[in-house]
Amino acid sequence: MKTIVWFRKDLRVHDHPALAEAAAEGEVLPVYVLPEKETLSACDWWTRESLAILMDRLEALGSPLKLMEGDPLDVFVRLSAETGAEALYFNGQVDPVSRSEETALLQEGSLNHLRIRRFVPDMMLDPDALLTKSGTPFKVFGAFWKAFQQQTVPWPVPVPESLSPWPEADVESAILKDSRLSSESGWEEKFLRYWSPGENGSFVRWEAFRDNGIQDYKVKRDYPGIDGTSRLSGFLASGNMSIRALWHAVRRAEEEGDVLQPEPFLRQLAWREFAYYQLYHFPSITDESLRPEFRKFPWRSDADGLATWKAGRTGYPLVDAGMRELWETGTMHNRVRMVAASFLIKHLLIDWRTGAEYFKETLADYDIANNTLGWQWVAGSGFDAAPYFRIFNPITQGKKFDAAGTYIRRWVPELASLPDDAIHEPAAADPEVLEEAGVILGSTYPEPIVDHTAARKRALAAYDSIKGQKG
DNA sequence: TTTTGAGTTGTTCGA
DNA sequence: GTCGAACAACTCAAA
Repeated sequence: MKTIVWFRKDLRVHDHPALAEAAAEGEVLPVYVLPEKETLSACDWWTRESLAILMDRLEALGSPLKLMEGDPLDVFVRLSAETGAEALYFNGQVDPVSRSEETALLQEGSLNHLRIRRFVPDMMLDPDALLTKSGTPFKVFGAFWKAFQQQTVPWPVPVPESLSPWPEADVESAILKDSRLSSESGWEEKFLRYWSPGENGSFVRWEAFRDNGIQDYKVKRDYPGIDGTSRLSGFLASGNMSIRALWHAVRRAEEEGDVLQPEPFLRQLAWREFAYYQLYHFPSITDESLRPEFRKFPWRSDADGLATWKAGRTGYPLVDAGMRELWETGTMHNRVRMVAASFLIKHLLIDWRTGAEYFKETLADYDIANNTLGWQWVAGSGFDAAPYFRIFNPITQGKKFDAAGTYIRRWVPELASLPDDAIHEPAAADPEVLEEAGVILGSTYPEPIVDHTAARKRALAAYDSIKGQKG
């Protein structure tokens, strides 16, 4: 069998069901289809770095990756005719756009000569097999997690020992130059300092976390000034690492006695699974609030407020630190993501979709399922959401989770000289303290763009206004 | 059908 | 400074 293997958000060779099956059956032509777009988002940078590495890996295994550009359907119609391919294999994706691409491929008449197979997506369990006793999808995490734990996560499939191409597959006209990858997106200069994308980089990062971090994960993950998270999100989002492989790696480390407390981390992996599961069963969640009453929510339009939030100049140090970390590194610590998102939604009353859209462009670890669930959770518009009256106080959150101001000093250097007890609320600091630290409010660092207490009251009133409504 | 228990990550206020 | 209650009901899922 001569099989085209279509790579998407599964940029690896380990635990790649489509690749493993194609390799077992015969010759393989690995293909990646770049979309035609002018502006590259932060996660496009990660994708392109990963592709360069995947190319080397596939070449070493025997069949180099072909880079194509355009609409996948057109590409495969042309490519299969030129190369005489007999099959097209790929791992399924759960996001709605990718699923409609898959459906179009499966239905396209001119591809009828191809044997097209969709393999399992990057999930731990089959979302159709994990349902309530009445056969409906779980809507809340607690029940989902309970049912999840009764199941067994499948073992990863092995890396093919070698791949063989077929001669006609080497169609020069269909191949873009490798140089197409050397992106000048503007992101690389910053991001290369923080990340080593690619399959191998994911293993290196996992081992570091396993040996130093996962043990204290439960507590340390909440403190943005500490390196206490896995920092695996980008690798999982791009598919550099398989979620099933990671799950079993944690289990193996546990069995070998290297990890005594794996549950808190495994539970977070289950949250990722739950986000994919919800997106699979409720594809409209990327665009619509799940709770109908939110369609009447009195969102404000506030271009200045939005721009200030994006720029990290809200006058709330923890929020500003988070937004600047995002711009600089393409990620944001989870706790700070919640506070920054909450600030946009509740303090500024800006629609959660506006925030989600900005994260889509700027997150190197952008994952549509996780991002959607996170924003809906903070907004309170999801099935399993934060109560409306839970409005983060960015000052209190700073004092609680960044007491020594480590994180704020790193990302908001103009406040670095302030003492710990002033750094979370410069606007309330003694003028002498400010002067000594070289801080001039409204000049070197902004005054708060909204008053917390007033904004809190306004948010509670807005939420009160949709209570009990049906949408 | 009805009942029951539970629900990722908080804040504020008053004793 | 510490601690418990109030904040609000509603939905989900299983018994």
